[in-house]
Amino acid sequence: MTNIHDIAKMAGVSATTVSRVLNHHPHVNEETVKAVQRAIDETGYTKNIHAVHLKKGRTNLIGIVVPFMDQIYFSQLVDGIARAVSKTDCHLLIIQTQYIEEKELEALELLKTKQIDCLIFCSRSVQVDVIQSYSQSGKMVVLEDIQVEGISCTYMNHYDSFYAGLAFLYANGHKRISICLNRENSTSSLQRKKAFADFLNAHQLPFLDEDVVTDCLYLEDGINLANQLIQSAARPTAFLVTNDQVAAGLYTTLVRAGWNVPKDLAIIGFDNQSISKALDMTTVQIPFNKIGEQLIKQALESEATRHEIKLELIKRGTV
Amino acid sequence: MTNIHDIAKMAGVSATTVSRVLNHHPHVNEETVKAVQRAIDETGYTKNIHAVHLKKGRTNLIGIVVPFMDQIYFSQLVDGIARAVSKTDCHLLIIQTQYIEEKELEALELLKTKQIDCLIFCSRSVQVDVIQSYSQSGKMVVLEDIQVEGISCTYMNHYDSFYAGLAFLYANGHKRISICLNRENSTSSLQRKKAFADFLNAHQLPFLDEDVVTDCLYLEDGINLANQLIQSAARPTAFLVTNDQVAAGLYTTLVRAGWNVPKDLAIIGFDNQSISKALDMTTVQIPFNKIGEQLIKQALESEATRHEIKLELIKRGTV
DNA sequence: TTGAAAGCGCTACCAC
DNA sequence: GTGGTAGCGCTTTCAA
Repeated sequence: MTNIHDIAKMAGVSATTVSRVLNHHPHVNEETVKAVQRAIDETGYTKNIHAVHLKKGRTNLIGIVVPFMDQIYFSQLVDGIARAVSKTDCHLLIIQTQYIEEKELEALELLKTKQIDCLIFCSRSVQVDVIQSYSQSGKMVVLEDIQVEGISCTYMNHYDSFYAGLAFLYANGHKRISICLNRENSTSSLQRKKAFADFLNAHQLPFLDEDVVTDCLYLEDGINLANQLIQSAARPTAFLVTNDQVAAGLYTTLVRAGWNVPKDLAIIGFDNQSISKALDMTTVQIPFNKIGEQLIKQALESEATRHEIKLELIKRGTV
Repeated sequence: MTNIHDIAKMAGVSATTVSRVLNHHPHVNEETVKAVQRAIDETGYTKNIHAVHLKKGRTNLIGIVVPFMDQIYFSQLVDGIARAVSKTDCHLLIIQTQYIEEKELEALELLKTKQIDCLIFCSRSVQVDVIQSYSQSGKMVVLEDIQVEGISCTYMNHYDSFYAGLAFLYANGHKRISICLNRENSTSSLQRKKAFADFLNAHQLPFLDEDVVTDCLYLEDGINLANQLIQSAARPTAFLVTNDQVAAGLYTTLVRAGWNVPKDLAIIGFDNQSISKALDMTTVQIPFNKIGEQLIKQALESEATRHEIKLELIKRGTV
């Protein structure tokens, strides 16, 4: 491989001057620039980025931690982030964890070893204090409402949006509403459960254990849910569902079994994925591009900040 | 920042020895290891990866080029690749291009500057010869059937799977079949069009321009297609569709308009996404995990190889 | 406007 | 089992 010294020799100048040309410094003689350029063209030289990184201590790489990408929620999120990144001079490193803690630690080590300039957590398995223990290792941004010194966060207001969904169902006459969640104790599930409890309280409705279904993530979970529902005697009149995938599984299965939605069961999904549009399903919209922009903005800022993202109920035909 | 020399000094050994401990070399005295370890623990030292990269000339980074990730096809693909990568000691750099050529060139430059050890093209806008001109810059793998010296490829047999879909429709009595594609001249569309032409020829069926619909990618495109279909007089009895998203848009819109699928129109989708399962839709399965494994295997091999992926027709209720 | 030289922090070779 | 030393290729400071 040719290096900067080879170019310097060919152009009859010093490596310093070559470096100046490479980095478009002013005050270099035009003729000199041309000579260097000629040598570069001739050899097809490109500078060794590792040497630059070593010298400067940065990589312009932003790491993002996601559990999977075969789920629309995360892929749309990553897409939004990638769009935002492509407007900067940084690149995106993906650490897909399947929620394995070891993988998340690996990501944190990437930050610590400066292999990435910043790490964005889209979702996590490790405890907050583990993340906190790395807060001095580099810039971190988290997509949830944690209040840790030195760590930026952008978060969706799941409490408000869930409450709004419940209130909308109540306004449409529903007195027994069920909800389903994915990971029972994730930050967003905790918010959603609190919204549910507060809602029931406010309307003096009873809390029934069976009205909170957990581990619903995939479309298949919605199918299972529908089959259970079909066989149960006492059942809710409305369902507020984890996401549109689960809602679609629920909806299509019920309809195929002859149910009428929303008459027999009202459904609200989450994410406003295209499937919800196709099924004319009421859902909650998540502004992924805005979230991506926000996360990248925070990734590049020097101080830590907090930012709330509002979600919007999209009213369609399943309520 | 503490560096290897600081640790060496603290432990009373040389930097070489510290390096040996760091890299788990054998033949280091146990006491020495302990002393070094103590110094490392005390300072919280981690090695500067840039120096390692500079020294070794590698980054263990694999770049992948995708146009978007808000589409299930690509997100499942990236997910499959990410799963495969996570079994290696490499990491994944995503270059999301929106099919902008400039972005693809940026990715190629990343390879040339050794910022990544290998580049995987999942889909491209630039011409093959542009890619070819970078074939000496580093390892490249492409997800399509190109035959370029020094570039590995894994490709799906779109011709065979499309032909099989058409044959299946024909066997079910359909004589006028339409197809829809996305980008008219993409490698896969060209294969699919050829399969269509060959199929028509083999069965002495006429080729009608209006039976090839292009630019169908999103669910919304399927909705539009359905609306056109509803208003047209002479129409096909079966549709072989770009992907399950478009097929879902088509299906749900027709059903809502009172059509019976497959009686009024048979539909075959593509990708076997969960939505096709929910709608009980006949489709073609793409083995994303296998593709991911294969691409990463080729990324890490030294020679260039070719590999074909077979696709499988999943028979359900829309034919 | 240009150049010499000193690192950035690590690994690998060779010597002991 | 251990250490000295010579780079990897670049940028930056200082001096000319």
